[in-house]
Amino acid sequence: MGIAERKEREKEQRRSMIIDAAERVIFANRIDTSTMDQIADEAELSKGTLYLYFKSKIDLYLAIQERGMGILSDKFARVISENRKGIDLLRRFGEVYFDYANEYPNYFSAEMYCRSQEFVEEVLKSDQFQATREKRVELVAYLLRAIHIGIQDGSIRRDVNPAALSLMLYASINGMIQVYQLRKNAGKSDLFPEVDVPLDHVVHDFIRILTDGLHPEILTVGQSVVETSLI
Amino acid sequence: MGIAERKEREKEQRRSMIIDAAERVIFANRIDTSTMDQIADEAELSKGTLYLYFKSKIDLYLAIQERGMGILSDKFARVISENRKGIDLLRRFGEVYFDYANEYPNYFSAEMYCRSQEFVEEVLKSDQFQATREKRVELVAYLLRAIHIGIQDGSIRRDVNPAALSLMLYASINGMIQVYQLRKNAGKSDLFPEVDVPLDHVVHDFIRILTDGLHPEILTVGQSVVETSLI
Amino acid sequence: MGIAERKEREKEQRRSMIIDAAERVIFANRIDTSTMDQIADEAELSKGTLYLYFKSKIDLYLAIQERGMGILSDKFARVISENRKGIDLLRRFGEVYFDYANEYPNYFSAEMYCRSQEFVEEVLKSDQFQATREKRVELVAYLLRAIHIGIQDGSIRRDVNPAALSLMLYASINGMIQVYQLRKNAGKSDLFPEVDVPLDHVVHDFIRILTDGLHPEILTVGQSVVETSLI
Amino acid sequence: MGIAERKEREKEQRRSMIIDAAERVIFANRIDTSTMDQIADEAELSKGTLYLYFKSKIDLYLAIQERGMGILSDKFARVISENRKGIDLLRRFGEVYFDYANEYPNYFSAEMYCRSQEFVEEVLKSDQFQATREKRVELVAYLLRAIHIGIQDGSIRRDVNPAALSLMLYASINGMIQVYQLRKNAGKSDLFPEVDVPLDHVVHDFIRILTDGLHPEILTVGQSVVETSLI
DNA sequence: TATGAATGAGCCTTCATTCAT
DNA sequence: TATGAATGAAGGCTCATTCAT
Repeated sequence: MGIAERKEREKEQRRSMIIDAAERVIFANRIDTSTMDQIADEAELSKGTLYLYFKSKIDLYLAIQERGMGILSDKFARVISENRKGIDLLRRFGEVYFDYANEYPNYFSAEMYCRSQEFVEEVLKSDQFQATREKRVELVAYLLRAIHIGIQDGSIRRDVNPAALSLMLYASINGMIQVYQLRKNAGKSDLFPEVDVPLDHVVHDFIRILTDGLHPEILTVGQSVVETSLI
Repeated sequence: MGIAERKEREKEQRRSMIIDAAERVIFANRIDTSTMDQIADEAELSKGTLYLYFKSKIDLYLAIQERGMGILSDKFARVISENRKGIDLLRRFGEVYFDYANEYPNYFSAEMYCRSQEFVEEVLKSDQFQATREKRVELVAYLLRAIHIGIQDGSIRRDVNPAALSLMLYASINGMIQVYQLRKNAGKSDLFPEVDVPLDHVVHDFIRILTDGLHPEILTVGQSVVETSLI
Repeated sequence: MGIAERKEREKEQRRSMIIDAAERVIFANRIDTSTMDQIADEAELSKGTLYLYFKSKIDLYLAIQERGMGILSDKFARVISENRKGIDLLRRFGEVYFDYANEYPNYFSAEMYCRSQEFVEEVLKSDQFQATREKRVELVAYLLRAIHIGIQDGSIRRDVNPAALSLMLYASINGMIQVYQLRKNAGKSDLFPEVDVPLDHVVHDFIRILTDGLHPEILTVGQSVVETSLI
Repeated sequence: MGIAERKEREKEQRRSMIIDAAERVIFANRIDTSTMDQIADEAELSKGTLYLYFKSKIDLYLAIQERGMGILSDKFARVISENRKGIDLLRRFGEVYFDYANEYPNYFSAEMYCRSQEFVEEVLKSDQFQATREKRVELVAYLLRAIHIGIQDGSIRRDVNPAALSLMLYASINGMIQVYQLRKNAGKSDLFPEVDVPLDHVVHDFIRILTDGLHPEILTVGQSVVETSLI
């Protein structure tokens, strides 16, 4: 049994080394132009061996993405332990997510890449993807926890559906980051060429405004708020 | 002279027919799996002819995307003429954008596709893209106009940078729509499996919350708002 | 008839303009990458019109080549009138040919291009090529004349076949020029990297050595010459 | 260890088989009309496999050309061992080169093809080309050796730059062979229709005359030789 | 477990030439 | 005479995946 364990451990190490190599390749180039050949070279393994550890290229990419999620998860864990008001936790999550995308743009890109039309179907079928369900749930759980805290401490409107709200935060900031990265890579020649404010300020302000919209008092202040359909 | 005009018209029609064919192919399959061969077949033209009207595949895709932008632009034009408060105009823009993505998911996808890492570089160099700059500016102009109206009629905080705000609206709703479409195509098996509320409600609520955050009174109500760095 | 003449003249002019345009295109780029589209654009004519004046692309190229031959022919005419010994005339022809290739590398290239395996078959069938037979004969005639002069004035061995000798001169110097141009374009990284002498010196020396070999006295000087099989 | 060697050997064999197939295709048709598809078919391999052994079409062609150079090199080696005077060695090299072009016209054509404007740039960048640098140097070395021998044994003028002379021999005979092959393929309809002497005689005579021009005594015999600028 | 040779379907683009108007 | 839209065949190259060893 000691042998089996050692083998298992070794296998895990080898797997990890492959992911290391894949990251080096992908981060040095671009995810969509990286090939299994390059990765095999970098890992100093044969291409066939890669397929012993990963069923497909997308599986390998998902493993990379998983690492990213792990990093993000750690950051979130630190936030939740900060003992703040719910609304402030949410803000922190937003900012931390943005920081993460800044610090590890390649992990973020990998995430987006796996979610593109081209791959999403295959991704959903992938074992690797199913295996990380737990990690994804964990990330959302942090958000949900903050929302519940906020509702209880009175810093967040009571009329929001927590699950829906967590999705909003994630999806909208995701959208912001995408534009942010597009800009960083492609210059401001794209949309909104008039925006001269540094984009990171804009992202922070966005988070601010969005969370401002979650203020409980807002209900009585703005008339237009009344129709809110959140359940 | 009549001849030149007729020729011009015919050329435009042929161009349009090619885009029609391309749309049929792309919308029936998926944009990333469609080939110039398929489009040529569908258009009942030779592949060479396609290149007579479009310099490259990406140029043809951009022409499709341009159509989408035209549709969206018309929708925006109708909104701006609705004579409402600025904040309500913004809401309407958000909702109309979402409706558009719902009604024409393929146009929305085309937009996203052209903006993916894979193509963005080529896109930016494309003549076709440069030619639509005006249309893109026009779309943003609608948003800016609404924001200015809102600032003047007191329905929107004075401390926002209009350009930055227009970007926020666009980018964040874009993010929402992406998740929305991902869900629609791929089931809820992805992120946020706990969200049971229909996603279109969530999008509407998101727009509501975000615009709530733009309320002028929010400044005096929520203490946490004070630090806002918007200029 | 005046009308017919004018028309004929105009047609010739238009033809000439097309060749002008083709030269501008070819000389600005490279002959093998130039297209009929580019030439039509440059000529401000439609592609179809090009085919009214030239049966094929290769015909157009042959017309360019013909111009080159005309220039060379003029240079040769000037040489033959110089009233020198036959051997010196031959030297001059060699040098003048080299000068020509230097002054008009593009004409030289056009000549080589038309003679490449790819086109030679088509070229031989071409009317245009047949039409220039006279010009080619004329060029050779200059060489032949110089050889005859040389044989008569005693500056050239009697045992040479004049036609064969003219071919030798042409072909061998051609070979020299090709290497010369290859070097000029591609650097000395190719063959003979050790040759540090400027290549134009080498060409001149080659001409010198070759013509030295035509000296009549050589027969008596070098024993090894005896076996010469020239008739 | 034995395994690695066997693998290596097998790989080399497979590579060789591909070159064989490429030769069959190219020699049966024409180098410029042959395609990778045809070669793959002939080799009974997939096109992808071809690219496993050759990075590009031009690389494959260069491998063919290398074979030709190998054959020529062997011929040259035999010549240099013949123990003759330097001048006679040079003659033999010229004749042997011509024989080679006659025996293996396709190798000669391949050489010319790779040196055409179209490809020369790509060729120079090619690894395959760099790899054969040694072989090319070797060929030239034979010529240089003969020249040095000739200078020492007094059969060749002392005033020649050996490197320059080797280039002359190569380039000029090359030019002769080109015309020779053009004639053989395309009939005498081209240049010099008056030359009735068999062209192979002409080539031999050319070699004779050229080498006669290298005779040491020529300096004192012909006055016109004095100005020679060879260093 | 590890190899790496082989696959093969796929894809965009070019361009000389034709022909109806 | 002039146009220019349409053709269509051709061609080099990529790369994730498989499988015999």
